[in-house]
Amino acid sequence: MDETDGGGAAGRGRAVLIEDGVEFDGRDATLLRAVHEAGSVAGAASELGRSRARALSRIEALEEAFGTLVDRRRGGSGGGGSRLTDDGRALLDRYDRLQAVLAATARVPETVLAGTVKEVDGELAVIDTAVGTVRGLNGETAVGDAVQVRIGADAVTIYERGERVDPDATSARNRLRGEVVGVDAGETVSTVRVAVDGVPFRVLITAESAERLDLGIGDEVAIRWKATATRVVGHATESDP
Amino acid sequence: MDETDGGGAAGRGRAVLIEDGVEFDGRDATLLRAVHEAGSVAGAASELGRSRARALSRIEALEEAFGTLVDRRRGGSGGGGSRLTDDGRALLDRYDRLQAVLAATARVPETVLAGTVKEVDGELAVIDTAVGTVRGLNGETAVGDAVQVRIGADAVTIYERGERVDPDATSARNRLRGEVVGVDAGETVSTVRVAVDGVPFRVLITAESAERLDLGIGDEVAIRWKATATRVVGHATESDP
DNA sequence: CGCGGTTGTATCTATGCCGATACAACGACG
DNA sequence: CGTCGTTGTATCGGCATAGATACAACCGCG
Repeated sequence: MDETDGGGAAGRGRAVLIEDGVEFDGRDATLLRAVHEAGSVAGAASELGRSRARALSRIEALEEAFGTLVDRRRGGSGGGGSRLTDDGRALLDRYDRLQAVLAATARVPETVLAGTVKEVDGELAVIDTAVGTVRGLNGETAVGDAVQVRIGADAVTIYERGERVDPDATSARNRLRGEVVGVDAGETVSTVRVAVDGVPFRVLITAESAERLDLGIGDEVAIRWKATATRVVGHATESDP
Repeated sequence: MDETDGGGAAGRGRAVLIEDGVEFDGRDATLLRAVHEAGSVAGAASELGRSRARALSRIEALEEAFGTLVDRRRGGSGGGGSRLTDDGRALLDRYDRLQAVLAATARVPETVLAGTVKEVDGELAVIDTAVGTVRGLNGETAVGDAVQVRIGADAVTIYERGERVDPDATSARNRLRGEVVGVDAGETVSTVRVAVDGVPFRVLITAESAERLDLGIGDEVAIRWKATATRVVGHATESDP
């Protein structure tokens, strides 16, 4: 249910912000969040079950690279305390955005095509696959290489045959015709499986699109996706056996 | 040049495959790749400057969770050797795909809107922002929360006013009108900055679309993006100061 | 003026991971 | 039948990180 595809293992993404070689990761994010909630580094450390001295030195190390993140003051009412600076909040917000997007990306089902590079034009590559030639963004592959073409299910649009194509369609898009072989209706999004020459494509559509298209198994449909949402990844095993 | 946006620090994503609590990360991927290239675990370890015994025990630990990954045999011509199994190659391929997609995602410029949650319907949320109400995928936020709305520049489509909208448009899309305030032409993709009520949106378009639209600063355009490509992320600082 | 809880700072210790090393088992090949 | 380079397996030591502890400095407040 929580699985993304037939890959078996669960795939995840972890966000990292890097500045001057210092990495701001999830552990740092929870630390800053705890400081914000507790109002002090000491309180945050004890809340997290971490060493206060370590937490403090970690914050100092981060600040050396990212600038002032925590406004710390000692003495005064309550003995002092610490609050996030505007920069600290901004950094934390940015981390949260990145982490949210990466987590969402890692969850997206994918369809994978095996192919060979036919042509490379800058970042764009043309790949020969079982369903014809497709275009995608290249990643360090050269003409003739055996590659895998990765298409995110959220980038694919499904439409019924005869339907007019949108005006911003460019030659950099991929189009194929196929047959619906499965519909997994969800609350807000549905996963549709479309077979193209026997190759199953996963397509993510919104509930509204699902209602509009009213897809059923056996329906003939066309699918379309942007080349920029297609990644060409070199095969792990190219050379000698 | 390599920067993604005004966030300052470089954002990255690291892929991880998880099974039974065991994490397959980039270090493991390079190990498997080296084993494939060297034809032996010993050769791979020395190539990477890592301990052979550690590499071996790491592979065993991985195999306990992911299944047989490396076909190891001792004795024989050359003293033996190791090769990746089909499962091993498949796992490595999957890791490479995920890493490629996450890296690409982390590079995408973003536009961020501050807003408050107006309505939540399942996974979809309606947010009040400076440019009006927008829809996006919710992530653990509730009505009334102060949130940040994150829109990936690659998900935004730009089109000239009066142009017909595509047929798969649903009410789950967001539309706005604005003015072009900057064009950063690239080789295969260009980054366009569109101001909507003074709020700058970053839009990524292909070179072909750039040519077709022939955008110049001051042009009045409309932008559109799918709600499913919009993430609603809770603000770090909601509660007391 | 002392109290209290926090920030600074230094140091010791535990822990876990990794490299290094050593040695046995293995089996095709000359 | 010995050689050779590999896979198994066990153990030791180093190193980096984090927790634990201790103590000084700070300062609003009662």
